[in-house]
Amino acid sequence: MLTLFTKRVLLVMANIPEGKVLTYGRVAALAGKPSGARQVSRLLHSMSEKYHLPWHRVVNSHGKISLRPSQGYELQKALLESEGVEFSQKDIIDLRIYLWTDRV
DNA sequence: CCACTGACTACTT
DNA sequence: CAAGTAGCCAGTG
Repeated sequence: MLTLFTKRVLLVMANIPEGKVLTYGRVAALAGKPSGARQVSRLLHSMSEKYHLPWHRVVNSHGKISLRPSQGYELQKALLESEGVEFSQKDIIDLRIYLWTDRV
């Protein structure tokens, strides 16, 4: 039984354009729950595989990948770089450039 | 229904 | 800037 919030998260996820990223909090906000960041991460865990979502386009509020090395970190970074997202020396994404603002 | 987990975030030390 | 803490709430058993 999925909640409306969950369904909206799936919608938002599916609409992130290539080369752009969203923070967990931003996804949650767009889905209707500004404080639902943790739920987004929880959802990605259980839904990303079953709904083949572009989970790699979601990073934390600091513009960094939240996964730990050998837990998907390298994979996510590789996927983002292949879409044109650049990482700083400290593996930080410049959200001023790559954060998706939902505006076209 | 209760307890626990979690890829978060903002705030405080 | 790093580490700790409280609030957050859906999914799972």
